[in-house]
Amino acid sequence: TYAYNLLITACSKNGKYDDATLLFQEMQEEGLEPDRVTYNLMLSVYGVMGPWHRVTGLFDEMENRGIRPDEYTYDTLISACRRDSLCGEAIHIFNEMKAVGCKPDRVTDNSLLDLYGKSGHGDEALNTLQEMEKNGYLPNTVSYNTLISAYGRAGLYCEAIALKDTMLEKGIRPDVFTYSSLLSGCEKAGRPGKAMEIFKEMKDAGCTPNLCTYNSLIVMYGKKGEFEEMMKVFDEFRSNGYTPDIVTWNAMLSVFGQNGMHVELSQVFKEMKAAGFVPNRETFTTLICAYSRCGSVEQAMEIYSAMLKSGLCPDLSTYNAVLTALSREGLWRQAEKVLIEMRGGCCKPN
RNA sequence: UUUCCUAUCGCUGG
Repeated sequence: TYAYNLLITACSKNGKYDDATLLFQEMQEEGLEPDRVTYNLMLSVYGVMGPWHRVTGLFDEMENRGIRPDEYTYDTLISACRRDSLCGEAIHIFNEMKAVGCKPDRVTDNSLLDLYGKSGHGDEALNTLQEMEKNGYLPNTVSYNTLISAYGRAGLYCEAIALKDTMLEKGIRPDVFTYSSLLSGCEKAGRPGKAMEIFKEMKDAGCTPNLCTYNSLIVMYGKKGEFEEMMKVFDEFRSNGYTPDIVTWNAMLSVFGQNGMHVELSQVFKEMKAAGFVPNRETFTTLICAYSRCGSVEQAMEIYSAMLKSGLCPDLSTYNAVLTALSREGLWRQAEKVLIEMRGGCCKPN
């Protein structure tokens, strides 16, 4: 069991969730009993894979086997609520946690903080922060970064920067998460100049940029239409020993789509595949939208077919991208068919 | 420290 737990941990850390699930089955076929750690691991895996009922199903199974949940279990469950913004569920779990004698700690609070931030409940997030201070759990780097991310998402980049300054005042060192989050926040708010200031501050503070940081910069330059600068970033991080990841590729596809650069778009997609990357759901959605913006519904729909053939399930964004692509060309009848398809699937049109 | 929390990519208007 210990060995399997190690293997499942490795798969989970590398995003190989299907492999983790297979290992979980395999160990039981071999007659090994999953323990609390195994269940905690798998709850986390199901949490990112969804759907939610799979998570609760596993939790029930765990209790039926007489394995008592611990703090890790509850923290994992609360964290899993983020996927579908299940704030009510999270509160419920939080209460159960206390009722069975597990003590919520700073990780629990940070998980709640993130859930509220990501689901647009800024007021609740601030309440949680105050609760933390009242309960003697001082906010740490993760707490601040979580809030900075929430502000950035809400377009409140000034507040985000102010919070970073608060960190400095309190002697909490901003890290690469802090700066990357701020970069993206400024970019989303349409303040690339501010973003560059942050990037400079980051380097002056001796904080080393990583792939996430570079990906943010690529998006920023791409949206500004500064492709030479964008490619410079691309080359720079490669020479620093980083390899583009799927986010980098998706970002470049998105940028060329937004600028209607059909040739470059196809070229980058080719390079991405040549580099051995398998398109994920976001890649497909990006491509559908990108080809449509380049004026090629045909290619957009080919991509959609390829996605279905690959076994990936379209989500709301995918369907909306397809609907947009068809509508741009006035293909109403096809669009209506997709809308029906959507209702038949797991997606409610918004 | 075999398990929990934070950053980077996708859909809509003009």
